[in-house]
Amino acid sequence: MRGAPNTYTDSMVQTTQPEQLLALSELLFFAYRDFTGDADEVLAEIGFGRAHHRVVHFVTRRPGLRVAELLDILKITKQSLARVLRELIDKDYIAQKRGETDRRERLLYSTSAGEALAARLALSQATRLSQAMIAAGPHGAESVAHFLSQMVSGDENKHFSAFATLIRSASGAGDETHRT
Amino acid sequence: MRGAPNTYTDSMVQTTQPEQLLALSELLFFAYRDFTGDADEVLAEIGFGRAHHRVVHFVTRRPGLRVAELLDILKITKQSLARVLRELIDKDYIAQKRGETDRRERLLYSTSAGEALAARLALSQATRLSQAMIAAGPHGAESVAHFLSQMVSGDENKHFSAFATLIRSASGAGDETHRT
DNA sequence: GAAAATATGTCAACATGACTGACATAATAG
DNA sequence: CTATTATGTCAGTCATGTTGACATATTTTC
Repeated sequence: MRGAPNTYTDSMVQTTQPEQLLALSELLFFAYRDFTGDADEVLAEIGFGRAHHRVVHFVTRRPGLRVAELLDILKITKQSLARVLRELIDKDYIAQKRGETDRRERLLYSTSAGEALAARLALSQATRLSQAMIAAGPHGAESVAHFLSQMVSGDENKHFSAFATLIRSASGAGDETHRT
Repeated sequence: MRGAPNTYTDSMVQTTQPEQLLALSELLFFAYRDFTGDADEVLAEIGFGRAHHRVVHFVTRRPGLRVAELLDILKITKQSLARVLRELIDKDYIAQKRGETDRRERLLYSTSAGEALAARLALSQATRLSQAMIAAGPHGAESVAHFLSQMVSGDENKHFSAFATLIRSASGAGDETHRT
């Protein structure tokens, strides 16, 4: 990696200097702290926590999600999820439907209340996020997407390689709004 | 903002589309989940938690930190910090010195064990972080730093405007390694 | 068709890291 | 001298994570 040929490697090695990595670690901590803080304010009003947010978010975004898949996304145990999921079902934010092909599965769907909550939580974070993307600069959106994708372990980031391209097509050249 | 002049605004507005913001939120979640996961493995070996990591990190990075400042960085309460800090002091990872001008203050310093632990934890995350910065591309490092800085609330991000410039000078043009 | 594997749910017990509110001590500031 | 500040500590609580065991329904496999 040190004696690599004359690509753009030279300049990049310097971004990995210890001092800069430490500063980046802190930035990531602060960014995440404040990002989640936006939603925490809303959650506090209705007596929910971050765990509820995550579940409502992912179920709303992936209707019909299986419990096992949700566990894998959140990387928590069944029991941890159970309490939160039960509460969300009891309070009618999330509904379960038996799988049609495999009736053991309980597919998860957001109710309209769940969707409304997810939207409200997303909105609380939208300003910060979109303003930060603007600050990243014109090509920055793509870089940020790539950076974050690469921070994700293993195969999961494959879900996002497409996304980075999406960001590129949207922010890349001018005006083609209809590319989603 | 919509009718803004012919700067780079047009392309950027599109990066703030709802679908993309939601995808970015998820990326941030996954990225942070896996980033902290690297350190969690090390912490588990020695029976510490994330709270210990944060304290050791910030004290090592800011020697002589006051307790009040640490509380403000972590955005937790005195009592939450107390347990973790006490354990770190008892186990000799962190030492306290009375302030010289104001003897009420207990300034925090890492011992050599604390510095070693901080370094080991940082190392566990370094590969992921530096590899992701490389993936961000040559100009990407700067964009990522700007993005993260802007994600931070209020005045705290001012500490990092200088950092973004640092990143730029390191990754910007070619070979000047000695710029730290 | 019986047995094994799978998807889910649930119980008990526990750890970590956050919270509030109250109070104590020492030192500085007015 | 009094008020304020910086810190520490006590008691109690809550949210969210853990492990391990076990139950139920269903699908898959032999």
